[in-house]
Amino acid sequence: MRIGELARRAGVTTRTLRYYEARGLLPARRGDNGYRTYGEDDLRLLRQIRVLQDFGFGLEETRPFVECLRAGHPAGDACPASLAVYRRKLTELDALIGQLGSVRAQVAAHLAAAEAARYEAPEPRCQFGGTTP
Amino acid sequence: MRIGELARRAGVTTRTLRYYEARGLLPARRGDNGYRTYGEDDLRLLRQIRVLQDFGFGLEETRPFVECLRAGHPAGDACPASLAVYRRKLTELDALIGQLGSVRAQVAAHLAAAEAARYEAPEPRCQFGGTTP
DNA sequence: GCTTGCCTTGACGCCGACGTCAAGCCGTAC
DNA sequence: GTACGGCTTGACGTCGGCGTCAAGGCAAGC
Repeated sequence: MRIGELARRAGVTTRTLRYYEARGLLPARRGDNGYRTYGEDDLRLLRQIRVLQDFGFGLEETRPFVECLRAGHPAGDACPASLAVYRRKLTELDALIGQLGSVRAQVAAHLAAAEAARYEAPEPRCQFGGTTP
Repeated sequence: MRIGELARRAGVTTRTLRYYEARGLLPARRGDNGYRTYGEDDLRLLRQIRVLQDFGFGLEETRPFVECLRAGHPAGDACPASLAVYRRKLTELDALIGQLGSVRAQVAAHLAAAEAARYEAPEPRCQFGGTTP
């Protein structure tokens, strides 16, 4: 399988595959003509990468999963290093969600206060930026 | 007040102030020697920008607030355009928090499944990437 | 031989909010 | 005079994950 077919089957671009190879994440064998050659297992590795990417994992964070698969394990998360990434990611997600929730609350409070101020002192009102709500 | 003093009082760098000016967000008057000159009101504008930046607002999203203050209003969110930004941001935050929560649940499920698999078939275990948990 | 399509490498572009360096001017203290 | 700190503009670097040319090689059909 050459790069174009793998890209189509995985739903990525050839540029993406070359990029992964440049990062050492998905190296390819080469045919006599210099063309990259991939196998079915490369498609599985690629799918693993894509799933994690869709979760928001950075490319480097997918590496343990890929190496785990390449080591012959049926799942990319069968290795301790992968589980460690999962756990770290959960911690990061919790922190991020907490921060965003805090920001959301503060923005909502600012909005409510600003609306209340406009209600209590309705005129003269600022006309800048659109019609009054 | 020159750029260095304003930067110190606002807790930003001079580079940041020059950047804001280049974006047309915080223009400065100039003295005879070409030095930028700022007033106390510029400090207030700058503080408004920083609060919103800390909330994760993009620079362009702070513009309505700044122009509202510059129009003479006591608060940057006294204008409809600012309130619109608040509301849009709340929507974005809700969407983002929802997505992150979904991702968090999926990662947690993957982790639990992987741990269960290791428990049910404890050997031979993959040794790659560290000690077993 | 010529087109067509797929492949190769190399290199620059993008987004945002600046950081960092370079070369040189302004003003004050010594 | 000269040393120093603060100021000026200009321009390139950062981070991630690619997109988008450009110039050219390889294989197949007509």
